[in-house]
Amino acid sequence: MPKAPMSKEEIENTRGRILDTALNIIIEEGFNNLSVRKIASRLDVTATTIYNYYTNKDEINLMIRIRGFEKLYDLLTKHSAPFNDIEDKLKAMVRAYIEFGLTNPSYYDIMFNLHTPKYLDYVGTEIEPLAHTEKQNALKCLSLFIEPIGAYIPLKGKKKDHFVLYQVVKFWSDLHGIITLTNSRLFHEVLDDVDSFIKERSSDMIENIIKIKESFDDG
Amino acid sequence: MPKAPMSKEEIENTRGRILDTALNIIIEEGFNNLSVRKIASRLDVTATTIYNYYTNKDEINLMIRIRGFEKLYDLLTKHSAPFNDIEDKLKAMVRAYIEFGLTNPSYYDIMFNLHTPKYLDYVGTEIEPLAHTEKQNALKCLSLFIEPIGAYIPLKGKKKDHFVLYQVVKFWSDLHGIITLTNSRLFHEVLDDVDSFIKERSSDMIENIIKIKESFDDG
DNA sequence: TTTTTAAAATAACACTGTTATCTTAACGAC
DNA sequence: GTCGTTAAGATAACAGTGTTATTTTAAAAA
Repeated sequence: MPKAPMSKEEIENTRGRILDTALNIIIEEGFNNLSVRKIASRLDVTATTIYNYYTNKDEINLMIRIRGFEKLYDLLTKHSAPFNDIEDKLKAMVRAYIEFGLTNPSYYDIMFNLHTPKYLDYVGTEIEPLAHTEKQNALKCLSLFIEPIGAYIPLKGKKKDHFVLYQVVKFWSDLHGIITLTNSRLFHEVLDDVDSFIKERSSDMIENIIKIKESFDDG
Repeated sequence: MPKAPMSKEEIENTRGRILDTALNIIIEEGFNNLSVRKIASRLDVTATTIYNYYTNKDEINLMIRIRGFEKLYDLLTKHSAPFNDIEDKLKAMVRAYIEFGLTNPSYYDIMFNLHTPKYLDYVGTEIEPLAHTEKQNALKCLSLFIEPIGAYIPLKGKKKDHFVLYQVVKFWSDLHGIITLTNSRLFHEVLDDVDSFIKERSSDMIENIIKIKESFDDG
């Protein structure tokens, strides 16, 4: 009789260890220095063994992105949960998003910045389902912004949907600009005090949406 | 007597042809598919020949960035020059910056988005002078925004300098967010009409600074 | 011990940037 | 025409990359 195959648990364990190792390499040496052989070497196996657990490097990248969005989701909810006031909630989420981007630059890059394939690029491939999961996780994070802003803005119907989406994407875009220019250290080539700028800019963002809400209240 | 060396003109010619080829490859196949061997192959020489004209691939990347900043500078000045009104000038520059980022995604990436080495990383190396040139070209583009905004905001002294720099970096950061999320196609995963969003967001940016100016005028 | 088979390893392919070494070719002097 | 000199380019190699076809290893039961 043949050798018994690994249990699903054991396989998941090994897959997890591969992912952890990949993440450590990315954090220690940067995304550009991640290689399949390096992962394998740290686990004391050969590179080909990795391919028994992941179909290719893209799948590893996708898994890292999925983890990243889970991490971001948790951070956003944890930071905003203690507050009831919508303005406080939004402030907390802005802080949380920036904190995530600045303290996890490797995650942020692979999630939002690197020109990795997008969901549509995986349609019809072996890892399309995984790419779908990743996109859903990303959209869950976006919906965390849509909800409070939707409750905040006193509009109704189609006009409201458009307006809320616009405000959410604006938030996202502004935060993205801040994070990527900080992480790329381009801000540091121009600003003496990057931290102060980020604080000032975040306050501005909140003030801005408060003013918009007030203008609606006034009519 | 030895063979006569190439004239400076001939060398510059070859360097130029190498750079053009590199750019064509980047535009046709993306930055990730640029390789020294590919440049050489298109020029019907071997890869080592390239190293007679550039010390390494980093130097080629730096040259591309320098060209990119020249291109951006020209575009910004050309678009804003026809206008005398500062608000019109700013509008034109915002449009020009976005146009540059969206129609030259390869340039934009290598200038602002990829984690390529920065000036400080080249200090003490063979190509430090080139890196210095690149930084100067970049700062020239920034100063194109500082000038009109400085003339626009009725403040004086240190307070003014800080305020103007803040507004300029805010403009840059906001535009950067828009461009990178468009080029990475992440906007397309969330928005039905990306173009409309960009138009709406750019108008917002201009309206915002107009309001700020008005609040200064009112006192 | 033999058979079956899952898991891992070997060897290879086609790439990458880069360097030490070698060849080619142009030139003026003899 | 041959010589040394030297610049430009080519060859071959090194260490690295993702990936795959093939082979080995090892476990488990008959």
